[in-house]
Amino acid sequence: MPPTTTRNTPVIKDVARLAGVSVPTVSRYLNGTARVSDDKREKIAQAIKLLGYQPSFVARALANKVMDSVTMLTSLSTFWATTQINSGVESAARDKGFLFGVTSLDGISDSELESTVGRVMSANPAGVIVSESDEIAIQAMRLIPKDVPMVLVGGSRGDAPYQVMPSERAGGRCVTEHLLGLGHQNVVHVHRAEGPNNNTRTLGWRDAMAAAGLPANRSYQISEHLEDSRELGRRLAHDPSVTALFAGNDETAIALIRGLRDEGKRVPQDVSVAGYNDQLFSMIWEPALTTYSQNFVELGRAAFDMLYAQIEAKRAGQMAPEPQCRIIEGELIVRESTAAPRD
Amino acid sequence: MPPTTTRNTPVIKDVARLAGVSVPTVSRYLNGTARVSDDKREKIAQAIKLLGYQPSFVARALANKVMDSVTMLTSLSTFWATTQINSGVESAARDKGFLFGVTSLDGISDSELESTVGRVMSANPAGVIVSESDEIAIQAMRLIPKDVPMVLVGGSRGDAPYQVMPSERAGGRCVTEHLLGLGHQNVVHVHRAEGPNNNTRTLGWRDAMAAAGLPANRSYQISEHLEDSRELGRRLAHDPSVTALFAGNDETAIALIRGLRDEGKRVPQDVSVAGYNDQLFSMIWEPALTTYSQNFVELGRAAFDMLYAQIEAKRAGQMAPEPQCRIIEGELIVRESTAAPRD
DNA sequence: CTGAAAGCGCTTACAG
DNA sequence: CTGAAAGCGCTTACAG
Repeated sequence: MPPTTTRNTPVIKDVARLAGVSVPTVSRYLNGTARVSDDKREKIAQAIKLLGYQPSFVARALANKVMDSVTMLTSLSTFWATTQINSGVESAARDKGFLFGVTSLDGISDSELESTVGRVMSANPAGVIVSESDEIAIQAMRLIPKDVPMVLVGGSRGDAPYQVMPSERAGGRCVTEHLLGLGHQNVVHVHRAEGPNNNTRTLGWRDAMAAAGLPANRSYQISEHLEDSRELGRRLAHDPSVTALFAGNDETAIALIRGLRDEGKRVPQDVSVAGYNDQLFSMIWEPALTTYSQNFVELGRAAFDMLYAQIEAKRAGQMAPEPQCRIIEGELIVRESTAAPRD
Repeated sequence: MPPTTTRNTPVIKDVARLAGVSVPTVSRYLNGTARVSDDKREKIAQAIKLLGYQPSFVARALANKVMDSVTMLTSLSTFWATTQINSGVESAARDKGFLFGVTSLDGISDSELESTVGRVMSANPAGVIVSESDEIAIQAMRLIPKDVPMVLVGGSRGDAPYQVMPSERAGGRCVTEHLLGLGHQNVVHVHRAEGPNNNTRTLGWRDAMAAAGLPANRSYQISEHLEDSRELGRRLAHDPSVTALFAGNDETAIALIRGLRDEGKRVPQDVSVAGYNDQLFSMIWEPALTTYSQNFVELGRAAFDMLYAQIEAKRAGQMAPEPQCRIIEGELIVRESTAAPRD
């Protein structure tokens, strides 16, 4: 007969034995699922401490059909905003004792999408947060069973019952109005691909132009390769009607500035350039970048909070919270890269 | 009697029934754990497809004592390098069908560390990758049971049996030697806090100085707040002996440049400044930044690969792979921010 | 090659 | 308030 091998990690049975109670009683103690007499509580508490017991996530997940975890479905996973959002979700999840997972949708083909989402779901996450940055995220969202708590980050208002959105459109409008308010007769917009939703920075630009009675007829979509933006900046430098540029993000903004300067233009004297995101380097750039600051970490935390409310309600057997769409406001940061037109 | 409620997600029993075989047979088919006759294979395959069956991660994890997942233990979770590494690990993990989790150590006190790591372990990850950027990561590593596959990213050579390291020290030396090779008599080093290891950029700077017979006596540690670096740049501007600066990262580099210029210095004519990391904006900065490029995404992938080898060996009941330390090389990118001194 | 049985570590009715 | 029993969805010896 094999010697009883020393089990390294204690399990619930060990604490039950040590405390002199049954396993279900320990479980009840742990989950507050029923009253446990004070003396047993005491013993159990001691046993747990003594053993350094921690309940198994996976055994719980199997019994409960749900794991104490959130998983983030995302694309554009190396982009700045994405990483900040993830970080916010992770820290909020950790605070609640939830595990945090992420599976990115980058480079996934349509045919792989279903099995990818299926795999995520087969780990029984208590909830999932999908971060919308392109069409595939929206498709992924549709594959999530209706009964699992979910919140959508981004998207169009109404794309999902629970949403937290950055104020992209309002922000885009705000930046554009700042430029217009400075006296510019037109604002050219340069942006990377945007999500398929009605809350984009680009739409905000259109809003502002429309409100000013101006045609929103000059926008350029560029790639994420900064050289492309720089090249575009060079071209725009030769168009005297271009006096104000609103770039969809700070990186694009600085590349445009560089291109403008390659051709002898000065910023902001000859042309004003505003960015978006307020990345770390933006305040250091020369000239310091006028931009729109979004706290994406906070946005991630808000998304988790909204998810957690659903999870709790579901566990308590209560009705799901009211559908809601929370907007996280950002703020315009006016620095040196924008100014009134010269003449 | 309750009507048989329609089960939404199929389980292995459903597959077995539909295929007309026993549950263990399906399991063997799935895991290749034993021969299964061709006709049954066929039937099982069909049943799986028909049902859209995916094995439960958690049930497997409970039975196997191990989940098909990796979790990343990290600090400085919003820093650029960290996010890139995570992204690399995630994509490699996904390719192998592994779930990816991250729990950050930011803001965790020493007393919370044990329970935090304990919680991670109680989800039975197949392996964990710890990314060393400060002392707490090293402590966390020590709390991981010896029998769970682990790889350390960073650290000193020898800190763990399995390591993948960026060539930080060699890189730091390389950058410094570039500056020295240009003819500078001294290279001042400015860096943020670095991990407690012998592979830092700062040590590389010392190496180069020593090799050149120069005292490595001018270095400054600054915070992550770029204003601090800018302020330092202003101060250094007034010291004529400062002709070359090696900043520990690109963000610090551009802030230093900004500060230098605030006081009328030109880069690189008056002082050369090199950075480290080759972030997106570095090639766009004016002057384009000389820097050292590390592919952190690739480094993350390499870390997962090394982990996966351990996991596979363990599952196959084989001996663990030889301890190893893989260095991921980076490369010096010479651009415009460095030049020969004027004298 | 293949089933019946037992077990992974929990939780939840079911009876006291 | 508290045990004994059954079950969550798998896997792994154990016998054929």
